Amino acid sequence: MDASDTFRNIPPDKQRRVLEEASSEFARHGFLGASMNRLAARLGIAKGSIFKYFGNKEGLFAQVFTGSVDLLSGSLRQARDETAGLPLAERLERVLLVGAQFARSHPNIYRIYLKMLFNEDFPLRERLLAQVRALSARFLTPIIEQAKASGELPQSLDVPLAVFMADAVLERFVQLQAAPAMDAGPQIGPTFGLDDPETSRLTAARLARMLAGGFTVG
Amino acid sequence: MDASDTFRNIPPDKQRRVLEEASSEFARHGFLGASMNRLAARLGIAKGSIFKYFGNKEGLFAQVFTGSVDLLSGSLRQARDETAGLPLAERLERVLLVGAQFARSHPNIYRIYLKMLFNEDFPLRERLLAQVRALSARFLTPIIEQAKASGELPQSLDVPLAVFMADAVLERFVQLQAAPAMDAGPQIGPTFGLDDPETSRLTAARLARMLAGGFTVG
DNA sequence: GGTATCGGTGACCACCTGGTCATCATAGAT
DNA sequence: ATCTATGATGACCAGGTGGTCACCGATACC
Repeated sequence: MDASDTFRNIPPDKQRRVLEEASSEFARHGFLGASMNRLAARLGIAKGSIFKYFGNKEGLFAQVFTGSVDLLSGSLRQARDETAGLPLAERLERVLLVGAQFARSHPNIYRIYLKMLFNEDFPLRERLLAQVRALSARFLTPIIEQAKASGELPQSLDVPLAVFMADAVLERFVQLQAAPAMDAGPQIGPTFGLDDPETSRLTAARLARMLAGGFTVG
Repeated sequence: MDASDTFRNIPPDKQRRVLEEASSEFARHGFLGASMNRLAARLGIAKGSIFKYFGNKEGLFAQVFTGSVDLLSGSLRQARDETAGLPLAERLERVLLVGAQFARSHPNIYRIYLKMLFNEDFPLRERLLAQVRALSARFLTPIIEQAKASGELPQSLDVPLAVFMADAVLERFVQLQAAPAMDAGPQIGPTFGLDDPETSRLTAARLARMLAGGFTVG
């Protein structure tokens, strides 16, 4: 019998609990620092069971991360499609909020993503990061290009450079929103609406406007 | 006799070699993953010697990182003071280039910084990150404020928000420049002048202009 | 020559790691 | 009642970890 079959056969409740606790362990300690012994102890099951389910540590990690990218992708697609035709600033604002929302509702996955970003010893790192990076490009590019086509942005605009800049601000904004939950350390400047959805919306709106129009429209 | 005295007494060449190899070890594997055994082997000295010098792993790490922040601080201060009075875009460009330059000439320190960013198990993490974050705020804020005072930027500009945005783009730009050396994985969009100083300058200039004027001046 | 002081050494320690596997408990089929 | 299949277990393994310390060789002082 296949190892993964065993995991699929156990009660769904237990499946969820295992994956949840595992993602928490990886989020807290990274791949290297995560301990299978500690995880088994916290779950109250034998270590051998976990290895029966996933083969090895890497298999468990893959299982934890799989599917999460699709989830984010769905939210972004929805934001892009629902705002088609709206002004650039409003569309960017939506993307900012979707990103922040994802980080807040999947804090463990987001923390793992952040750790993976600059830590080479995660398995599947290149493939997973490529997927996420592709998301940014795939959803920001059409938004910028539509604004260019509609005349809202000049024809001379360098689209890849603009996408790069928007992506930089997006990632940083999301980090900031998720900061308290993930203990990301001290951040620059004042707190731009942490935990407060209303202030978060306002900050996103102002950032989006500033992105579209530059500092001159601050 | 104090442990650190022992280190100060050995030949300077050896001191430098030890610190250099240690920073490489931390850069490659992070704090947790760095191995004192491996380091001793690569240096060709006994493990006991390293512990005599620095007490423990944490002491070694502190010694490696100390002083590097001052170095970056000096370069930034120079950039800020030398460009006083110049247009905003030119000043931002200089800051971008200084950051990229630092990451390129101190790749190990920069890699350690990146790993520390989202990895909670680094010693002294909060203090060190706070120092770096303070640098951004300390040098970007006066630049923006001067542009506001000189009328180049409107009085309505939200300075902290503008600093936040500039910092986001700055950090991302530096990451991109240092990417190949540090194996940061796939990046968004095309390569904006990696390794090529001339293209790097050009990208910095365009990014700075785009920051100051927004997408409309692409 | 004797001795104290220094840097340098590596065997050794307790502890933890990911991973294995013989063994057990149980439930369903015959 | 017996056999089989499946999930669960935890003692056990080899190997690596950060850290220690009794000892060594050399140099300098008396």
